[in-house]
Amino acid sequence: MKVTIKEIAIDAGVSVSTVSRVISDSSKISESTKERVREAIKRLNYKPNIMARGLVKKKTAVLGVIMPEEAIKLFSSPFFIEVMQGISLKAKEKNYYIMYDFCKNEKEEYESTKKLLESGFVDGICLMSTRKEDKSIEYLKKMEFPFVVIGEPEKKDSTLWVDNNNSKAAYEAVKKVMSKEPKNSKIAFIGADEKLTMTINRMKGFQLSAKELGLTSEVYLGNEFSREEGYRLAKEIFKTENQKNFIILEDNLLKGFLQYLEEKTIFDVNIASFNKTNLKDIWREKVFLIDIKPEKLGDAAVSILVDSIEGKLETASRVIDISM
Amino acid sequence: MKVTIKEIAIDAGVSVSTVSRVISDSSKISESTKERVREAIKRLNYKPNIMARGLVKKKTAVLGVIMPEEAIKLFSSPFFIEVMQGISLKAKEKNYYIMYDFCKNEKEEYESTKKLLESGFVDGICLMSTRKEDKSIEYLKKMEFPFVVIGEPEKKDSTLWVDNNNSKAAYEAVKKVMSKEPKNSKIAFIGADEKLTMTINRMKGFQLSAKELGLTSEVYLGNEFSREEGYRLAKEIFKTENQKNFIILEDNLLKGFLQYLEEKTIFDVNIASFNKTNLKDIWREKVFLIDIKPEKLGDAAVSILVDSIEGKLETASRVIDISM
DNA sequence: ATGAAAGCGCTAACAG
DNA sequence: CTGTTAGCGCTTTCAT
Repeated sequence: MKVTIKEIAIDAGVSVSTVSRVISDSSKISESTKERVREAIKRLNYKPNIMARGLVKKKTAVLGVIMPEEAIKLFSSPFFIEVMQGISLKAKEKNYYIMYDFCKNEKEEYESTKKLLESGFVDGICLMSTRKEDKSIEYLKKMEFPFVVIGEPEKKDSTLWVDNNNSKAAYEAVKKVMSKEPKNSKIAFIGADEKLTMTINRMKGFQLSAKELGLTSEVYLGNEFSREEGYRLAKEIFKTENQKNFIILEDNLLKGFLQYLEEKTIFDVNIASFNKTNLKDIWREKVFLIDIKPEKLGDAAVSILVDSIEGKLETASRVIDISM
Repeated sequence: MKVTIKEIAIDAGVSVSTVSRVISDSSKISESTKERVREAIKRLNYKPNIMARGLVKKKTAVLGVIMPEEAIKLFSSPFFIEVMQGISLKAKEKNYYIMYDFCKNEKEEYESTKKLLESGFVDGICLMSTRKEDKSIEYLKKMEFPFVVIGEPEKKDSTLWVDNNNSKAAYEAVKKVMSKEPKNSKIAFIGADEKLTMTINRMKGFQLSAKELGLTSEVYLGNEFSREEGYRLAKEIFKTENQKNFIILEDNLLKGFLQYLEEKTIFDVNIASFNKTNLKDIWREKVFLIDIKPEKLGDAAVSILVDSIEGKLETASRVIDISM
């Protein structure tokens, strides 16, 4: 049988309320009894029962994480694993537990969110992605339940969110690419999914920067973030154009793109691409990789969420600077 | 304020215990009152408080999952995401919640396991990987706490585990490779990390099969599961040998291996490789991919664990058949 | 500075 | 079939 607060009380010769106070390190307990109680706790290896505590405090120290399967397909899964690592690590630091739930579609997401909230199991919820007219967000708002979303949401009013500063990163990526012996004054943006906020924001930064530098810019958008699309786009571009400078939105596109270049032995290019990934030696010099630091997103999300739960929210939503 | 069982009782004009019985669908409640109570539950949108229930039943309907960071690096992360999806899905089906915890090293794993168990938060624990002299396993055994481990453990006594039938899969992979117009009677195994049970088992199956077919077999083991090692091994092999038939342990090794072959335009090979991955068109014919179905591992792990928790364990440990 | 007692929301005997 | 009662293990007034 597990040891309870009562047994600690008996062992230390005090009341249960005293033990409880020692646990929360109340200032109105003498050091001597604190000492005694702590010793008993240690010796008997007492761990408070979280369920019991949760019941009375109406706090569980648990965060719920909603994972949309589609998003996992869309982004690369290393991205999500790293976000999750960030979440897990920060939660541990803040003494919170994490519950997660994979959802197959928007409906399931909404239901999981509701269920998690209504069961009283979690103190706050983190949505791993956001969509247009997100029902889960609307629900959480309506219930005034603490939540945070990863990725810039459609409506930003009273919604906590974290994201990379995609626009700035793309802006600087252009400068970076053009700073190293520019081959010519043309630059192209290789991406996919123009509905995605990430795509839109990176495109914005790209265009602004290109304009400032007086470059001729072009945008090529594929249908999805896949190697195949990267390959196809490269093929399309090099059929007619003579591009040299590229911003590539994501690593799958990049890989397909490079594959084409290799096959055609086109090495006279400058590329900046998002997400860290393994490059062959021949590309190390030509491709500048921008690490978007997924684990920082997870870290920041938990920070904000916990602050929100504990009512000490000076932090507004946070934009993670992608350092170069 | 959240609606409680008491309010349902009042609304339906019955006692709280009756409501409780209706919730658990007790056979000793008349259909008429069941009807009435269910109506009230629905109308007032009542959801049982899991904490309260957990406190009295000493069951939480929560499973803990320990994720070792090292393992994530070792295996490819899509593997883990898919295992997690399998876990999540099955847990949902069985009405369990999932808590997870990333651990940086063995010590942290052990501590997380202990903490999870002692806090009374979880009914069972799933270890996402196993090591030699695993302290967490020893602890869980000692505490007689329900747990399951993914991957074949060192000591199998009284330990529930799930794994692929790696040996059989490799056995059949060899037959498969040699069945399609074998180029010659030599076959090589490309792997890494001979300490890993997975490597050992696949190697066993490989060698048995090669022996049965009277093939000359060779084993090449790299230092890690990386593209670079795959490339290096290919280089090493084709410097001196004239191999045609290969079993490759994992997709990173495969990718590096193929890259070398492409560069040297060596296409006269037959390969079977583990894990599904995207292949270029040129390889579709030559490389046979064996899907190890990670989500099935997660699924089976939860099934076994829940059975074990609920005392209805006819299931022993389970080996997932890798279909070809 | 400490203890007694009430109660969080629920389930499970025990009674009838 | 249904109600009454006694906790589960903890925190938190309210006394002292």
